[in-house]
Amino acid sequence: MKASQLFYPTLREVPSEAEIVSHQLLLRAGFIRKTTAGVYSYLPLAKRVLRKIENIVREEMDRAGGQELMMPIIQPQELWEISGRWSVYGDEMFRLYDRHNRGFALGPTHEEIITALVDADVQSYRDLPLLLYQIQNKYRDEIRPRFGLMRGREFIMKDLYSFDVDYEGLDVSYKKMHSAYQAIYDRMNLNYRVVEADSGAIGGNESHEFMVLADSGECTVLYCKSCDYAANVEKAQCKAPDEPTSVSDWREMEKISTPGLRTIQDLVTNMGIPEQEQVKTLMYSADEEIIAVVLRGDRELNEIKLKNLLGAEQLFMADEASVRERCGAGFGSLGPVGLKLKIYADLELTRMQNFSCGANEDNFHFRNVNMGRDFVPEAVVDLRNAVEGDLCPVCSSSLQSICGIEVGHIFKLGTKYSDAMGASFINANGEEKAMIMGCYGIGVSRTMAAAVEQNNDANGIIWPIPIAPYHVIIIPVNAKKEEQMQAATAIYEELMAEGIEVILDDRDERAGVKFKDADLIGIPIKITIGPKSLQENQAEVKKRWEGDTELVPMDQVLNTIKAIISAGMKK
RNA sequence: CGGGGCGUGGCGCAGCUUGGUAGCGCGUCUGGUUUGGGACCAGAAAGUCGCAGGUUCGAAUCCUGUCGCCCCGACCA
Repeated sequence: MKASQLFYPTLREVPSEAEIVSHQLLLRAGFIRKTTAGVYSYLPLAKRVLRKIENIVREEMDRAGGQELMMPIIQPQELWEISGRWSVYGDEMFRLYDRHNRGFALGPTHEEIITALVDADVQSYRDLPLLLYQIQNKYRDEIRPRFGLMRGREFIMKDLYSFDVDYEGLDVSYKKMHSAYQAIYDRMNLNYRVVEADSGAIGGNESHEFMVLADSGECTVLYCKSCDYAANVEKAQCKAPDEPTSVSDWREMEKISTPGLRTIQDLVTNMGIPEQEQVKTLMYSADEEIIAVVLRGDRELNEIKLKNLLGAEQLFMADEASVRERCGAGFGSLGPVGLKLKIYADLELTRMQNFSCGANEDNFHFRNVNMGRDFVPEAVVDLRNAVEGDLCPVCSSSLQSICGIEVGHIFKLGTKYSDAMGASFINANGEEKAMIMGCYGIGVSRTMAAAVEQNNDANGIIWPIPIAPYHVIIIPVNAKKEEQMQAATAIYEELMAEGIEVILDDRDERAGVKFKDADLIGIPIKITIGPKSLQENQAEVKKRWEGDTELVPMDQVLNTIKAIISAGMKK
């Protein structure tokens, strides 16, 4: 491709709408342009990167036994009513109506379609397992689209669905996908981690996320340096303390006057009670029932853990009026002592003694409270968010925390959709059984952004070779000098003949402009043809990710480039 | 949806407080001189000041409404 003909409008200045580096660089380097919030056009360079990512994904899906198909983006309301999600999915689903006023969704995901499809045409265990996937645009009317490609309302996703005869089969499919995903991110040379995740409302008991590590990541990952435990915050377990308190140290509970003091911080400042010696009490409404949760003053409640524990459909913080009605005090003076509600205590309370908490009477607190004596919880379980420094639940060494971008997520669905849509088969014994499903997603467009987020410097993008839009850019220092253009064109043609993807920057620009653009768009290998080296019949070869320039005799350029590319493909 | 900010040539911004006929840098086009890390000179094109009302002799500027965009919170690939 000749740069003079390539559509890549680069920007010298950072568009004001872009906050994070991948968004800024993709915009500046002429990869993407915004159409409306969360909706982007992919320009030619981006399209090439996407195609490379897609092809890697496709190859690994096929290798794992997947079969590619393509399902509709427009999905009829009736299908979503069968699964119950037409009413449940909420505002995140784009809905539209045809001329007969029939409802449709722009597909946010494809469980309904694929399950109906498989239901209609698969009847026998002989046809299973089945792994079907597609790579296609997805539509989700996100509350807040953000960070360019990171969280779009229209985005490209690979989604694969597995159908098995039993849970052992699902385990096999799941493992295949797990290792296929590792192969995919390995091949793209991305620095990532596989992390245990919560499978959430979807059900199923196992779920993993694939996180590309980057500071701008929205998800916090806790991982262990000593073993391979890694989990996202929602999922990360907190280890039970091994030294419970001893009853002999318990002091007598006393009520103290704390006028106007409502927050944990108030008690720290005014009463000198450290956060770690306080217990906070949160009131939740779980499917209409008000319950209390107690945890150490400086900890965050993990609502997902609570929700999973209670098996509640709906969980939200209780409003102050109904709390006052039940407890006789407002927020800020709540405590577990004497409370006539179910109390769920965080595990950590087992090693807290003589702590302080609200007295369920405005302007009063208790001190020297002890669990077991002064109140008895319904259950003592892990309910808080894990933090850096917590003990690894597997090997007990200290956990580290890091930010990651979720680029892949796999989970076991079980029979949620096959039950709802009636997707069953006849097994070898002639019995009708529900198919056991799994689903496996990769955010293709998000992966492109994540790759930039992880591979850039002050001058621009540094594409990993396996997903670079072009491998090589050739820059004749002065396009008007015929001998330079001739030498550059000769190499250009030689490389192209070998299937190497190359840009010839034939523009009549000053060298500096061409160098800047080449760096900005992140082409991994740059070949400069200038008067100095040309005299010696040499070309200058520079890797985007290294500082040094290598002088290579003209007849060795092809081999040198081939060697760099093949090394870069495996790194 | 709650909170904060912003809409002025393609991009980045100034002008708004104190109404008076729209300006700067970059980019673009033409000509010339240049040519190893975003050149220089000369000339040119390009703006319904987001939109709709209102106040006023007069509105980018003041008022009201509305739309859009960005950032912070609960979701997710």
